[in-house]
Amino acid sequence: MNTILSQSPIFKGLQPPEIENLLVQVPHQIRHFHKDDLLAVAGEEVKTAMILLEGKLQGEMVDFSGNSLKIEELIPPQMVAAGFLFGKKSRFPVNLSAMADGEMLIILKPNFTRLLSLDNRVLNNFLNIISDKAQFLSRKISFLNFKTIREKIAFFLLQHYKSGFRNIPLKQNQQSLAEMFGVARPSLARTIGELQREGILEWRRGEVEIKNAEVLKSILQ
Amino acid sequence: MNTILSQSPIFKGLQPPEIENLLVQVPHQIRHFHKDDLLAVAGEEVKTAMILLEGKLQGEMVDFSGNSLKIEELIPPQMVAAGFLFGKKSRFPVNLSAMADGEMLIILKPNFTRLLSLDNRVLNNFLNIISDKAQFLSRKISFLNFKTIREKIAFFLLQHYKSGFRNIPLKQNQQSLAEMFGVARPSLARTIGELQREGILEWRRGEVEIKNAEVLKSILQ
DNA sequence: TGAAAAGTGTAACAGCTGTTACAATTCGGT
DNA sequence: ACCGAATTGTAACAGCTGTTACACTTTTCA
Repeated sequence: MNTILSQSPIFKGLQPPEIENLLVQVPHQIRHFHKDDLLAVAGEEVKTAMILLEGKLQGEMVDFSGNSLKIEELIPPQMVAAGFLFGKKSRFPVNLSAMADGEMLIILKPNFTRLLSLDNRVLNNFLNIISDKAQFLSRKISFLNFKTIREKIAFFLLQHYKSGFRNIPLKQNQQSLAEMFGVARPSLARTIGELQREGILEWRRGEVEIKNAEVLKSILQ
Repeated sequence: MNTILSQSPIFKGLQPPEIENLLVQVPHQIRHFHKDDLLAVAGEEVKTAMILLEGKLQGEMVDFSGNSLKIEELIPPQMVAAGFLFGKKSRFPVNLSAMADGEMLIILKPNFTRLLSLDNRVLNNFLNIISDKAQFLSRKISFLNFKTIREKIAFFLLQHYKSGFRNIPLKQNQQSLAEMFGVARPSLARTIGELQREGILEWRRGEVEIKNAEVLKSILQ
């Protein structure tokens, strides 16, 4: 476990023995979960720090009408709900569910606070993590603010295109992407179809080939 | 100044003499600004912690097409861009501009880090501030995810209605509200007109009277 | 007080998206 | 290799929003 944890952002810069030494001083436990388990409901109080050790989680916002917007997918060894452990109302902003079997390390809030005070590097890491979180949410807002589906697709693809590869691997299916974009699945498929007919890209299962990056860029103006 | 600062979230729980004592140990300075000054551009690096002492700021996201989305308005003695001081890419997520003359206390990042280590209460306050920030952004996402303008208006008004007052004071004009909602001004006005004709509310300059809260609530289902 | 600026109400139209439904294709497990 | 499930493609239609333009009202400030 400590080898996983040493790669975790919260323990960045610490050697496994150092991590072990810290964890001895801080009560903690392991929580196992299974695929499709609902680990937390939006609005529920966040009482523990959680570090994902194995498996895959997703956070999803569901509004009153039942529309769901997938905010993020979490993979080990990320912290879960890091930005929501402190603050006036420390409540889950999303429904947290498991996409695969796994386990996580959980530390009660007061114990976690103690952990932060035990090692300055951990504290600094935590500051960085919640800041990254805020930045992530902020980028999310700016992304969701794109008016059209064309713009969202263009932005999404160009983000991954920078590296110069014409082919962009897709880790998610259209349904999942549509949820991340906050749009309906058939609407996404329609726009993809249009972009293909215009010769801008070719969307296959599992990957997209950018055939005309210039036109794609021009969508974002 | 220290009396203002003692009401600031970052110095919560500290007496003015204690604050003074801390500030003596931490280099800082005052930055004055005028109405409509552009204090920071989105993408610019955040190099200092900023505490607003006087005046009013706004943070606005502007996308490639020039659409702007007002994220928040800041009043003293709040911290500015608190969630963006640390993290991998500490960059402004918004254009920061002054809505009124004012001044702020600025502390260079390394000095601010030192301040955090000097007093545990300040550190704890800061953790709470960025967590609140993350929660704010998260609520913003969930708000922007409402599909229709009707829903946004309903949610916005019901937030302020809880206290039982039928009349809700409006601190912003329609243009400003439309920017917060991420919609066009005439579209907002149109929907307001519809809601009025349906007898649900009466929208006057500076205030809204809720005439039928039940129907308003039913919009959010 | 009067003129300019800011704010608000309204309309018509085009464009985009959600919804629903179904067909076609591909995938996964046996 | 087969079958059921999951994924993707497509269509028609209704509904909502953005755009643009202009009239009207209120506020601001000289």
